[in-house]
Amino acid sequence: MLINELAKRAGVSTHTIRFYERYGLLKGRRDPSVTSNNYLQYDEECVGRLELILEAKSVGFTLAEISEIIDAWYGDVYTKKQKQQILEDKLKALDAKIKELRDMKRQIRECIDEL
Amino acid sequence: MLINELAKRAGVSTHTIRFYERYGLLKGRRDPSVTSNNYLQYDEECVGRLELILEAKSVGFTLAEISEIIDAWYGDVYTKKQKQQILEDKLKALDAKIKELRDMKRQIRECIDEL
DNA sequence: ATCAACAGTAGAGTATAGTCTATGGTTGAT
DNA sequence: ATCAACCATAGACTATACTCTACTGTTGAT
Repeated sequence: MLINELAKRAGVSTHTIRFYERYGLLKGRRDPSVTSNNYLQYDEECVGRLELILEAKSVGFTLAEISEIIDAWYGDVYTKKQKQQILEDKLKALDAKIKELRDMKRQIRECIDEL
Repeated sequence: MLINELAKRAGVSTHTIRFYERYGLLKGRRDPSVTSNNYLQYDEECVGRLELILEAKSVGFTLAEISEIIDAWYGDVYTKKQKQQILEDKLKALDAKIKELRDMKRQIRECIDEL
């Protein structure tokens, strides 16, 4: 699929996709059989990646962190053990965030009770 | 206390405190009996506010949202009912965030299992 | 053939949340 | 008296994550 379709499927702008591509989070590839243009093609893996990026962003990971997660998941620069380690670390980070959220909830609930 | 002490107690820089002050999240006041300088004084409520700001920030609220929370909690522009509503809304937002975090955890756990 | 709608690159602009620098006045210990 | 350590304001600078603009080329329907 082309960038417009990917954008629609993920619910982001083509600008954002190009930004992520420049950042290295996403990679379309050209069809060598097509010579009349230089349009980039995106497959289902790209949709998955993009969804992962958006979900990770929404829980507070930065693009730099997401880049790590993606390398761990899709890349081949890390060994299986390293990949596992990176993902375990992110799980820990998520648990810490959940704890903070709960603390915040407790604090706000106290505020409400005091009103 | 003066800005330096507040900064140390909250673990942020004086720059940050001044930034929050300009933003309207925090407010020191001058002691009218002191005329030789224009140093701002901060009390325990400021410490509490600052801690609330940092906690809210860490769970992903923007300064604009935190501003709302603070107005609801410390301010007098809202009625009790409005204050409660604002805080209830923030609770809902927190629940939504927690849900997203759990989804993300599940996704990462799946990645680990597949490795 | 033409024209809207799409594709590409490059680079400028924006919002958020700080962070730092310049400049100058104040305080307190020696 | 002096000097480091503090205080103030104003404004410039930075990082992150987009978002938009300018410009150009391609596609596909009429």
